[in-house]
Amino acid sequence: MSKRIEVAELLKPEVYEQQIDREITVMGWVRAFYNNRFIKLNDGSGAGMLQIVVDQEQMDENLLKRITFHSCIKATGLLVRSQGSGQAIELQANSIEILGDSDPEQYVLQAKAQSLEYLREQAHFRMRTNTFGSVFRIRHGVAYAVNKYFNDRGFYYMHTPIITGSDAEGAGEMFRVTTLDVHQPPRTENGQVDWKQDFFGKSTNLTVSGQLQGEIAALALGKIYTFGPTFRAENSNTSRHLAEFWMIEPEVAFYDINDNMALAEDFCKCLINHILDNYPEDLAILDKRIQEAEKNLPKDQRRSMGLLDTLRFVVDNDFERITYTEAVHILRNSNPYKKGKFQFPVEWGKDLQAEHERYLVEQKFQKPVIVYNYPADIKAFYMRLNEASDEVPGRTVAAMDVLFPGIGEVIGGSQREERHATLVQRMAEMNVSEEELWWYLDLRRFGGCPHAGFGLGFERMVQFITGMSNIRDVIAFPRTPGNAEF
RNA sequence: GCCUCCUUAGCUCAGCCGGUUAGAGCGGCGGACUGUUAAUCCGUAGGUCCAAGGUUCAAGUCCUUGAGGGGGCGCCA
Repeated sequence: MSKRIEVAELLKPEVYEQQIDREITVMGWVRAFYNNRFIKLNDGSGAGMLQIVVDQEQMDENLLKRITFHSCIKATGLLVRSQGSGQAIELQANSIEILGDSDPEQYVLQAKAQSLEYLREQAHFRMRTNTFGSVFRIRHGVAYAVNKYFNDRGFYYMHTPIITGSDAEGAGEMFRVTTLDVHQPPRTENGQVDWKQDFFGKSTNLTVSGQLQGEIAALALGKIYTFGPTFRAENSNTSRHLAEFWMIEPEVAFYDINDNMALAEDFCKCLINHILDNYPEDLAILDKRIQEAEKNLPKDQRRSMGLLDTLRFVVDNDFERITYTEAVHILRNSNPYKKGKFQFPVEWGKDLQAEHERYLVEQKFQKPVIVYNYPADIKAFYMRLNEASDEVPGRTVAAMDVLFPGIGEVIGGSQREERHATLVQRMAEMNVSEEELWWYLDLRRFGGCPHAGFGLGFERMVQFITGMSNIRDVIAFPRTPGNAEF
């Protein structure tokens, strides 16, 4: 197997120029077999295909019949310049070996466009398609860029726990982790389940956020980030939610809300730039797919820009930054508001709804928007309380949301409340247990400092970059309410 | 959790106001084809109309319930 050359490598001019007229071996999956003569081979190393030319008369007829859609083959032969116009080079096969048959009468994928919904049910095969191959190569690229971005800027990667003992994080419903017998759990005297007898001696859950532990690290190592799986047991049935997703959470000491916003914007742009620079072929495949899908849509539902233009636009323009109070003002003076087009009310103190965010991002500013300084009553206990101001009708916290076209909230973050007394008061207001978060409060008692951070939904970013409309199509094995197949 | 739409051949869908033997394209299979690029051409097979119950002389079509899926909303990332 060691003699094998990867297709992506071979398709580079500087590589194939060295290999012309030499014998090489490739392995991969057959994407097409035309005219009993031309095989299109892809081995997943990139989006590109190698054309393999077969001499019908020199090949066993039974072998040729086994060269079917997505069968896996090994081909050895001479690399030559292609006579056809669609490719620069091709392999003249001397020998072909079938590594894995694929009976077309039984195989569920076909050499034609199949719906994303159907492919989702065939998740064990869908990565072999152009679209999903590109999506998952880009997903890798984004993950790499995340680590590179932070490493290059002196951030340390922290691994925060997957199993957590606190349920005070307030980010949503949690999945319970237990080794107790669900049919016969031990009970206390008053009939409650006795969690003291559980594995950890207490009730535990899968994490909904690494932020609180991230703050511990930031108050020691200065600049840190987490990047790991996150679990939310919300019964969310949308194209933007998963029960298991990956989240990136930087946390930085000595940052205020403005530093936080600047970091968020720069980070988003760097991720997108990395993909624009390194995955042009995969982006082109996805761009083409979107354009073809949109041909079937009425004109008013089509995107105004192609995928590549959208990405470049985000990278080339500053994100709009507006306070929540300004957002409410803009919305109240907007046409849809005046015409009664909004379903939900717009008034100071109420959270912005998806329709309002969409208006700001897609109509008013037509680029990513950061909304900050939200009312304190609709945000989490750990967000830093702002000084009162005459221009603002109520208490606000230094929270921010980064809103992207098409997918809405990509980032939520805040400057954290570092003042012990204020935090204790906020926790009391919001019924958060001081006892359980004793260590979190300790951070404010001993060597505390101003700090800030945010959470970025990894799949949402991949969704934006790939242009996939359903988040289930940017994670290999999506977990959603009622579905944990594969 | 709420609203809404969908479920007919391997896939994507059509099937009118309930009426005889349920259609198409693609895919599969058989054949032709030595420069194809989602190849092309000829031929051919393929159906428990999601499930259960109901209305009716008659149900793919109407009603009820259930299952699976899509879209939207809420919750959020």
